[in-house]
Amino acid sequence: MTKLWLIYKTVAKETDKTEKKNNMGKQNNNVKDEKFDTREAVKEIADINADFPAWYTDVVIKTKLVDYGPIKGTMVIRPYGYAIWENIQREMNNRFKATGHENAYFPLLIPYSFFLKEAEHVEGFAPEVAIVTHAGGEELAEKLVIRPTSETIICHMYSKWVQSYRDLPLLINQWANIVRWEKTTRPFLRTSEFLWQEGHTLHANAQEAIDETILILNLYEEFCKNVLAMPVIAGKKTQKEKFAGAIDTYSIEAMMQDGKSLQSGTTHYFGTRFTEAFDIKFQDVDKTHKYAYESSWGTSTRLIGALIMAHGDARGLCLPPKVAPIQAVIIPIATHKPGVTEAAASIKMQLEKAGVRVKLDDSDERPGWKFNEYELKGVPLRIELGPKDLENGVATLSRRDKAGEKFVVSLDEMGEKTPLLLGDIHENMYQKALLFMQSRTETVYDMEGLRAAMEGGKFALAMWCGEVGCEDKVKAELSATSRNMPFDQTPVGDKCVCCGGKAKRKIFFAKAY
RNA sequence: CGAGGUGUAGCGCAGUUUGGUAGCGCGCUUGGUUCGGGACCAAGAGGCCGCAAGUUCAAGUCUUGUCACCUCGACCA
Repeated sequence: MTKLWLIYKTVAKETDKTEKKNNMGKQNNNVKDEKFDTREAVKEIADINADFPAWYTDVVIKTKLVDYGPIKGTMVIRPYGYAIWENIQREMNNRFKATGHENAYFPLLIPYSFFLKEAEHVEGFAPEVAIVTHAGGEELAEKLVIRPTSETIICHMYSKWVQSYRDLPLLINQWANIVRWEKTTRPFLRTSEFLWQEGHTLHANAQEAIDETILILNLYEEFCKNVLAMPVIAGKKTQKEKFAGAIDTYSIEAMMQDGKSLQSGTTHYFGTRFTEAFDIKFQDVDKTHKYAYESSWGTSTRLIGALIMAHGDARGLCLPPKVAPIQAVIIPIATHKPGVTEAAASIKMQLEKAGVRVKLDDSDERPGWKFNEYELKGVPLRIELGPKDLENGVATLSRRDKAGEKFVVSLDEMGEKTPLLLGDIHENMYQKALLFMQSRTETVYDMEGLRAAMEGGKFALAMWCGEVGCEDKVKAELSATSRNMPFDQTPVGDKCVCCGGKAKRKIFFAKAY
């Protein structure tokens, strides 16, 4: 049996001691958690409308992150949560394949020497890589990095695969797990291990690679809108915020209900930085050898976190129908009365025929308990069926996105109406989220305006001079960061929001997860 | 890594000040009555009180050490 020892390398950070002293008195506001009751927690969280709802653990993970010290904040996803991920995978794969991409798989362990080849990349990831030093009972001659991302190992393989311009473009995606030894973790948003997809493509020239970067960014944006019912802001990252090793990084940013921004997907243009480091050359039509141009892009299980925080409410999860593991749940009432069980089974068959993911819950629990249970789980549509309904030839329905409202649909129309309802629920959820984001986005012109926006939990659209010093200042004073620069660069002013100097770019600032 | 906090039943916690039979709520099991918004009655099961050493007639409680977790910073998809 192979034994692995993970060595956690930290980069010592110099700390300003006077600052520490100043902070010492400020820690008294830690209020101890009261008794944990799901209902209470949900209510409380809805009231303060801040931060990550507590019920996500109950519904999606059910346990805390693994309760074992040496592995920091890794994830356990229960079947219900994983089913959401599978739906995300399916929808995303459809889109990748429609745009000519293929799936492949590369190794988990990366030789340390590969990892060292691109300087900026190493510098960016060194603090958070886990390294295998022993295997097979012996110390390894060369250490192995557990992938924090796969650029290096994939480029190593690509260098063997690419010889001619006819081999390009090379459009490959990988579904995999990743380890990044984060200092602070948070379920789904930042875990030391997470699942993701990473696409790595090679192109014959810069423009094609840049086009790919933008193509996928647009794909992500469309995916968030049409699958997750979540509006996002797409744009280019500043040099300060870009990916380690990239020339340009783009992101989609989603607004959570506390007004914080969540980077939900990124795409990168690398130029020839990695292809030069890994010697990926091809012979072009003009007979000369050239380095290929590269892009990479990824989204992760963070998307599940985004869903939870963008759509959740006081009753719990609220899942968009496209990714909901159960799209409709049938709850029979008074099953001992004649006809109820049969009618429920018949509706189930109708819905399955119509392509709806449906569950019939005929367990012993009381109806009231089930109502709450499936609302907590975010099931978009609930179908109640009891003796009173049967008398009238209808079922009583309740939409998760308009919880509380009930309406009836005649039994023989269930098959055709349910898919329409699910579509409408998606649309309503998207509009709600869009309105929320628009209402919490503000254009600001100076630091005071920016400060007010940040303190009010808003996105701030501003002009910026392009200097990293101003980004640093905003971060230091307001603990907010630049999110991205939208493609629509129509100016909203001519002065930098921070220094008042000549503005060059339009940019979003927000507090971020 | 800096500051603060917490480890007691599956989950959430009380008990520690002042040492003296291991408790509560939820959940779980069995039986019954219920069933249109988280039911009720009755009976039950479940504990190396994080770990180790020490003080004591006696330690969940005091002392020392140790392991781990949480929150907030700094860092990051």
